[in-house]
Amino acid sequence: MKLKDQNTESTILEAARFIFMEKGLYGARMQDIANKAGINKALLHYYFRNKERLFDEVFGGALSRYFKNMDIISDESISIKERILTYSDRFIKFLSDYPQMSIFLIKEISSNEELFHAKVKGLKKNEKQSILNVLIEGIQSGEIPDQDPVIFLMNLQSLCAYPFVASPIFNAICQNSGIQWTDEQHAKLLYSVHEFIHFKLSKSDL
Amino acid sequence: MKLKDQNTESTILEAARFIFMEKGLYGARMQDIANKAGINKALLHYYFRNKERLFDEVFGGALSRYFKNMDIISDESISIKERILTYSDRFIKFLSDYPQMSIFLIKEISSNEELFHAKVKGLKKNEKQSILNVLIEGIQSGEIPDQDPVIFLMNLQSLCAYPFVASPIFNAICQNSGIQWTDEQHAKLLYSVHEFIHFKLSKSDL
DNA sequence: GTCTATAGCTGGATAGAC
DNA sequence: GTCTATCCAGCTATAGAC
Repeated sequence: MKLKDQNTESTILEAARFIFMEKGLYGARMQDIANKAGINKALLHYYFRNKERLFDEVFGGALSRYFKNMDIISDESISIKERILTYSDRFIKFLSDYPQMSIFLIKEISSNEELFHAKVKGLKKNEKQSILNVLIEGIQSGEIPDQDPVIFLMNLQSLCAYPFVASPIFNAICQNSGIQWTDEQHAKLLYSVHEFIHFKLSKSDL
Repeated sequence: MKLKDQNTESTILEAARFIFMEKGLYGARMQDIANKAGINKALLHYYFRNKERLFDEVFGGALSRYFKNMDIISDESISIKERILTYSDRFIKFLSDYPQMSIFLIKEISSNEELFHAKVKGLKKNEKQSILNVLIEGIQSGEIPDQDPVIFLMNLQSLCAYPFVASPIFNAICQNSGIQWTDEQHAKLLYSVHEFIHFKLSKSDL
């Protein structure tokens, strides 16, 4: 069986990723994707039978990138606090590379929860990859202070992801107050997340 | 000039709010809204010339509710820390009443930034209503500790809003780990936000 | 593999009866 | 004010030439 042209296929995928990220499944037009890829609509259907399948490729790719960031969590040779610090770095790095990813995932997850659950099941290698389980163990063993692990995880992900999700809002706020959003601010965001982790995970308050 | 039937109009608006919140401007179908309202499509066009106008009514209403929460910020008889605490309470209360609002606003803002800027300009009464300006003044006067006000505001809004925005993700996480999301958890979220405010706005660390 | 042309459907909008 | 019927644009998807 002859392989389909790898280059056209990946060009389409890249274009689709761009358009789907921007407009979501329903907002995106096959014509937009074809234009972006520099081909015609018919070819899209040749490579990916229909819009939904093309979307699934993009969505699956996004999810698997998302979960690759969690590897560090299961590395038991490192302290839990260090693992969480590294995770937050990677998470923010990931989001600054793909700033639309978070909002894209949320949009699509909420419009099709079953699909999401199925995909996640397939991508997670084991229970060790769950931050929540690591936190629970850490609290039980006394490595980190006693607290509600769900709330901590929620707070942590909020601090990392929301600035990207809500960037239009923050841009508006900054603009309104004549403040520029720079790379320096970005570094400060990272710093504030670390500060929070130290605040919540250190045994002796500093 | 005879008034249009108030009841049908508000029924439509309520249905439209529900559907638009769930699916956004492009995802929503006029047929869905008509069904939800228990009338037919033609009536939608009778009351609100077209889809865009109907959407604008809903969107404007959402924004004005959002900004009503900010009144407290300009009340100079209360300490800044108290104002921020109250603001976060109201913000979370607002979001638990309208859990879709935040994601709805973000979606629509990012798909039409100009419209958003125009609307905000109209709703904000004065510069005093800007949290950012209050923070800046507080830092200058020494009432709150020296820090980057934009980062603080971003952190604060992240902690409050992201749990609602990303509720599908958190539901999935909890489900995966066999944890139930209850009202008790909800109260804990509020507590963790207060803890953060105390951590960042108290002069003497406690 | 890639293209043009077009079939077929969906959904917003309108005409016109009541 | 409210309805049914219908028009028409825009979009996905496919047929078929090259």
